[in-house]
Amino acid sequence: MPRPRKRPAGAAGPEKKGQSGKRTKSENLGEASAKVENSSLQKTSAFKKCGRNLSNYWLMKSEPESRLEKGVDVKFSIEDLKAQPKQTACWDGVRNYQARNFLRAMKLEEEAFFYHSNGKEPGIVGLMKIVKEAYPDHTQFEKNNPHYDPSSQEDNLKWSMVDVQFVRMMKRFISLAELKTYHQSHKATGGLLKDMALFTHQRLSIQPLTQEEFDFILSLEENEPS
DNA sequence: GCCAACGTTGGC
DNA sequence: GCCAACGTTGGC
Repeated sequence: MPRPRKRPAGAAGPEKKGQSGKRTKSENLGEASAKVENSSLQKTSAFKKCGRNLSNYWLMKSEPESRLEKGVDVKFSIEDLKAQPKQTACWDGVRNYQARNFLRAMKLEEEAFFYHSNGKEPGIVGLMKIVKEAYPDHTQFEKNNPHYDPSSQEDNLKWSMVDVQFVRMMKRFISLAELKTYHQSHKATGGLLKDMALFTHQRLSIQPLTQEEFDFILSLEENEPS
């Protein structure tokens, strides 16, 4: 699998082909196991507050630098999103069950941080919002796509994607290093980022944030870079 | 169902 | 490019 990040970190793009990513491949497990994973996830403290009736916030990873996966470039940066028609793209290529389940939980107008991963400067670069809820990821059927999944059947689709629209750039880049500093001190003090999924579920390309985590990160925009 | 081998993610 | 972390695969 690839990794997409819009891939999951990676991503692909929207109408085009490529993109995305997000990781991929996986599949293997069936839905049953996906459900198990999901439920165990929700029991962890990091995900506790993401109850279904609350408004949720998200962090979605994508790779801003070119990288070939099966000969296809999986790069998808926030600049690439801005360049799309209506600044909207489909987030295809996610091939990890936990990440997929979060995609399926996304609701219209919910906001997500756009995170640049696997590059020189990992961190949060902007904000986007969900403009189309989960629907089948077409790349699972495309034989030449790096995220092609021959085990997905038309009558029982494995992979989903959502459409996202650019909202704005962060007022300043919020680096992974800075977030990590807060995460570590908050673990000791019981601060707001102590359970942030970026650190507690490090490889998850689509992750939920609590309102408190989201607001705290937004408040960092007003500070001097640390 | 266990678990070793293997593959991927993604920071550094 | 290295490699730690962790998810997946597949034999048994």
